[in-house]
Amino acid sequence: MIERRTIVSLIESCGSMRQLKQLHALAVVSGLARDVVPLSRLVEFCADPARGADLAYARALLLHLGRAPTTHMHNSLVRALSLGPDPAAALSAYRDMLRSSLAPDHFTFPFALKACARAPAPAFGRCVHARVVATGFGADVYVATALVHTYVSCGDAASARRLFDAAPNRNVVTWTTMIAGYVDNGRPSDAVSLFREMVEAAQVEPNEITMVHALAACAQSRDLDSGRWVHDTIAHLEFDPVGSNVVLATVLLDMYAKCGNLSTARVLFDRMPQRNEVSWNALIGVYNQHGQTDDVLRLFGEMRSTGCKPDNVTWLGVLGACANKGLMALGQGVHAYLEKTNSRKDVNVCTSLMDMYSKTGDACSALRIFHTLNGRDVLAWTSMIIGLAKHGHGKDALKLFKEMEEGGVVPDHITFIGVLTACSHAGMVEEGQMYFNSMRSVYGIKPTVKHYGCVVDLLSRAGHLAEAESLVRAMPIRPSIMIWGSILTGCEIYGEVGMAERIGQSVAELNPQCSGLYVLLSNIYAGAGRWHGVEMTRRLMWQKGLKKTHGSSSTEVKA
DNA sequence: TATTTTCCCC
Repeated sequence: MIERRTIVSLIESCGSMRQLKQLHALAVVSGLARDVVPLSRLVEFCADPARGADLAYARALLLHLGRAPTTHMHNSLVRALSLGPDPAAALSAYRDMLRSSLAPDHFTFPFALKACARAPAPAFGRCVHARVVATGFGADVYVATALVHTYVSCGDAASARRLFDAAPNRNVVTWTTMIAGYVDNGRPSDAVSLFREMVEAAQVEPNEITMVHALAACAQSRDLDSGRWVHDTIAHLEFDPVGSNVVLATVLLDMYAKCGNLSTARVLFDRMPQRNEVSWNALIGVYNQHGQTDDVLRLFGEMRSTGCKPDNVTWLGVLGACANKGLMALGQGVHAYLEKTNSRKDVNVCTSLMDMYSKTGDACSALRIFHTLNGRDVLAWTSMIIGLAKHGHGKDALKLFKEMEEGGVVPDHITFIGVLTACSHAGMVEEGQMYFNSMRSVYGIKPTVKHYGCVVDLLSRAGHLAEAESLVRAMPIRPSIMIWGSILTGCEIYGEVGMAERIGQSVAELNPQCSGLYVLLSNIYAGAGRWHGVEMTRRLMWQKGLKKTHGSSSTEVKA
């Protein structure tokens, strides 16, 4: 006969369903088949996809026990399913449990709520919530925390906060969950306030995970003052954030970098006793955002020489640098390397490759990758739409946009930049205006100054200059200098010197240091043979000490 | 209960 403790540990270290069935048989002959603990372990194993899940077997175990299944066993099933690839299955197991008139306990609810959080369906969350209220388990700190987590996962930070405030018992995890919830829902200043309250008023000591989220909040809101304060607070807890915890050090350096303090970020990075690929990626991302491509590539080289293996995010950074600096040869090299090593194609990496090819002038290669891509997301479609639009294939870009919609992928505000650019480059005025209007009416996307810029560009290129001007005057956002530039360029093309003069002068008054404006005006005068105007503009520039800025291009040319 | 992440008018 075998002991209960032995069979439990055998099940826990079991490697396959086949072995598990043997262990089940062993449990039966040992008279342990009705024992709650080994049975729960059996159920957990069957429901765990990482170990070759067999849910049918798990359910069969519960049905044919020869004894009534206990709450504990059902909990095991709910928990295992809540962690698997189909969390919704945990909810049906939870419902089975209620139907079999077993009483849920303080373990059941956190498992069921975990499933609700992973498969965000507010209706399910509210159902479980109602049952928690009815059974009085809301006083349990694990249940209360799981409820908060469920609501933030469903995007309802306000309800989460009400539950948080009403919870009779809160621990550091409850606080952390609420703080992280604010960050995930794009409310970083609420996250920082709550962290402040936690430290100053509630005097609950934050742990390392709380600190990570508090710093992430400061990074998200680019709030350096709060970031320094959080850093200070951490330091006062007799704790070395840089030396002892890679994750915390990484998010700390990322916070400084995102808040514009690149040098502190670098110092922290250099002081880290160990770094993982995420730390390298964070710094690479920072240099990319600052356009410091050389540093990106140097860092990438250092990363490899220290033996840290690049992951997909690393490749996004390197390819982004190639795209922005026109480094096609390097980009191709990365592509060749990825073809050899990364057999499974990551949609993000492919999008980055497409973008690199588009920006270095090879639209064909971009298209080739796009066509072989499975599971295209909005970024992949958008990247290709913009790529085509910029290469003068406006009609194809719009065709792609329609295809994307038919495929059920929802466009975002950047997709519309591509769509409007396509219309602009193809001279499709009416379509462009139609798409612009549909942004708000159909998709609920508020146009930004960039979208207005596209439409003004579209109207100006097509010679609808008066319409372009009235659109700019009616804009709810302050027009950028670039927008006026579009109109002036239109004036240049269509010889509207009078209009250019009127607009140019009023814009120059507001932006006296913008040299491009004077150059544009001077060109317009020259085009119309108004040499006096040219002379006047040049003199004006000279008086203001402005220099013509020279254009630069950074596309690599094959030797 | 944890960190990085690609699409943006010229």
